[in-house]
Amino acid sequence: MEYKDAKEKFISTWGSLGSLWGINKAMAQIQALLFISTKPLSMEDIMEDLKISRGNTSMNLRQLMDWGIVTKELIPGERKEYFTTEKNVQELARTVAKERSRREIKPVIKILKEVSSIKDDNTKKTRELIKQTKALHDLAETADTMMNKLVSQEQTWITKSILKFIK
Amino acid sequence: MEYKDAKEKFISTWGSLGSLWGINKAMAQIQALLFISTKPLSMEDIMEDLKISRGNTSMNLRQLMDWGIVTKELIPGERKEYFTTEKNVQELARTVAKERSRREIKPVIKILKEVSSIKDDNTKKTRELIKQTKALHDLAETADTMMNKLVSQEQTWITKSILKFIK
DNA sequence: ATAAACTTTCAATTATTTTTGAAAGTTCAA
DNA sequence: TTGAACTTTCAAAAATAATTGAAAGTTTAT
Repeated sequence: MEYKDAKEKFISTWGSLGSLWGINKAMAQIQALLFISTKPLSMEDIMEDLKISRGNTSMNLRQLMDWGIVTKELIPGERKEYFTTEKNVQELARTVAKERSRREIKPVIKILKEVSSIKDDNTKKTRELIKQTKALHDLAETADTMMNKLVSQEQTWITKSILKFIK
Repeated sequence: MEYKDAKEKFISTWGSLGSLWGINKAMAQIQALLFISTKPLSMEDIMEDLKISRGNTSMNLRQLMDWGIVTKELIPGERKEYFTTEKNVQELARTVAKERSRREIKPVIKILKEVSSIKDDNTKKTRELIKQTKALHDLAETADTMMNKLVSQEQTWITKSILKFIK
């Protein structure tokens, strides 16, 4: 496999993976492209490489910046804006995990809390609803806490050694 | 909040969450409905409760069975088929984690492996592609292994105590 | 073998999401 | 200021995904 094929394969795989965890194809592809680029890219560069429109590029770049995984790079003397993504995978994982937690997991936990806190009227179905949503709530909370601890920078020696051990 | 509202809130939240992690709304809602039901439900029951068509119900039930989180329950003397979902959240999490690993994560890991294994022609861009996809590969593998270990039934005393400690 | 009871399939429709492209907006050098 | 260089916005179009419903398929009791 040559560079060009490998690059295309990586970008398209990353793209379809993206749609699977909540961001759209173009957004994931832009990130992928930046991730393997040796230098910052302009909107023009990105549009051309991925063959997507200017509007699409602009909107998705903004979203990537909202996620905090792409930043503007101002090149002295250049009018155009250039973009780069976080190159360190650990840091990338950290950011993505935090954002997903904030955007998706935490709100769900909140709703599970609400639902599982309704007044128990002692009917069988209310009991079941409370019991099951409470169980989901606890699971979601544990998973969320764990993910954040494992990925966070302020790891204690304990989580660090766990990480080493477990893999 | 009364039972009816709580139930609706739970089902619709679970539904929209579903589309976010790769299964469609109806599928997630059916699972949610079964999850809080006190007894097995027939296709008729589900269609009526969620106001979805027979075809839709049938197809999504089959998918849930493919995932291994819903099973047919044959009630003696009854012609109709009845359905239940796994009620234990731990077991549910285990199944979902295994399926996601198999369907999504493993294939991506394989492609990352391929891409990161292209011949190094000593150009800067090939070097970067290899370096970055290799880093992603390692991260994905660690995450996959870890998830499966944490969730698996055959936990060693180590992962068990880690779990206790970390939450 | 038949027919009632039930489930599955799938082409067509409907709903949702993504993408485009051109107009409007911004910034900056002269 | 003006206008060239660039970015953003957003209504419309295109692409994709989900849903319907009725016909075809299956199972079972008689």
